[in-house]
Amino acid sequence: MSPQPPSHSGSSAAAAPVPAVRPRDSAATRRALVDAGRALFATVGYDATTVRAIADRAGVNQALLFRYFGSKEGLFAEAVLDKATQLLAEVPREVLLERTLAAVLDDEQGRSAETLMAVLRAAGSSQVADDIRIRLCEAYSTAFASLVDTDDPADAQVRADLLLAWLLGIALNRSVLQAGPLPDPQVVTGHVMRAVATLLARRDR
Amino acid sequence: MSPQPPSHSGSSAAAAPVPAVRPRDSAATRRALVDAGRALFATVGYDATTVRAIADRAGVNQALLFRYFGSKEGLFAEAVLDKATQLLAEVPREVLLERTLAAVLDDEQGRSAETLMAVLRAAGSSQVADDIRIRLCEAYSTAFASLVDTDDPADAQVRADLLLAWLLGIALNRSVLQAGPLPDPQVVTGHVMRAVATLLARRDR
DNA sequence: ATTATCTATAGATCTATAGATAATGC
DNA sequence: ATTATCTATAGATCTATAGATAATGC
Repeated sequence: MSPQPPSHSGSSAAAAPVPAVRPRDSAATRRALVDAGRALFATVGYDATTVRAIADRAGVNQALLFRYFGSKEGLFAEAVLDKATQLLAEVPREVLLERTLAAVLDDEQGRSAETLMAVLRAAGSSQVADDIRIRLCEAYSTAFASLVDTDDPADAQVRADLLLAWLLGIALNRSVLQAGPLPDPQVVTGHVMRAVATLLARRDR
Repeated sequence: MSPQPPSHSGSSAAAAPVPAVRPRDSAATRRALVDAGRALFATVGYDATTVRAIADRAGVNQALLFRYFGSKEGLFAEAVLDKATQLLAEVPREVLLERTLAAVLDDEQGRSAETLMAVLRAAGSSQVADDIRIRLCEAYSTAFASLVDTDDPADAQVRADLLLAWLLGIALNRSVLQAGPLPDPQVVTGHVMRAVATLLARRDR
């Protein structure tokens, strides 16, 4: 929560409510950088996120980012690579839509969909991010395609892409626009699920 | 590119194939900068678009951008301000959805939805862009809200925002992702219109 | 002795400006 | 004389690196 700027370090037994001296811990430093990076990439975008801002937010020296991740792109990849496909891997297809929607809507300050936003907002700014985004979208799209009630695989893909586009649009609208009070997630979910049922349903000919 | 009137200067035209002695024309220069800027803002985003890239694409000197628009933000505003609300002002509400969707889908290389993309992709990078985006989204959302069949204005707003989010998601998916062959616009339009009918329809209770 | 962390800075941008140059209008 | 255009560069970034410093483990 509150990183400690290493000011005057006197004797070891300083009576501070929070640890005054951060112990040397490369694993914790890596985690702090990854978490700070993901949050910033999601909220302000890849380009606008500076390595110095990431380090400041993580409460560590800026040079450590390069020591542990080699580059800004390297940190980005580590920050999103596993998390991005996590929901997809954990959740059965039947509930993937609800769960993804919940992640997008229910977040406190967008924490749940942070990784998704980070990936989306880095589009075109980083080759690594583009690769990740393409793979992620394809995986989601394929999963959604299996939910479409049609005999035409190409048509299933088109509709699945439209569903994915909707989720992305909702996520972007929430995290970037953020105008006015947020509507009730249950109401939103109800509307989306109802319309999506139509989108995925078998077409009468 | 603009056609070249043979202005035929008396300078020693030894062997240059296309010296292209552009006549002095501040209006044309402004237009070229605005068009080049809009295209780049839309395709690579606000941050990644450098003023030098804009000037190069416009075929003019980089200093002229600042002479005519004061700053990168100034050029951005001029490039999108009028165009952004154009469709909204010209088209009656009943066909706004179809027309916007057509603009997003039918574009050759995304020309029609270029302004929209430029505005969206500058989110968070420029205060001017943020203001424009918020106003534009509100205007669209209000227009769509009038299409919702409900007695609850708040509910109409929620559904209209969802519709707008969908359009934004589709536009982003097309312009940024651009993976694989593009599906038939008519098929896409059919699916979207069908699902949107459900989204906007009166709910049975 | 190892290695996590910090200092200082190189090198490459990018936006913006000042002032020179040259083509137009009068 | 006016002004469109160009040259050159200031000033402020930003990513990344080299090497110093200091806390750990043996």
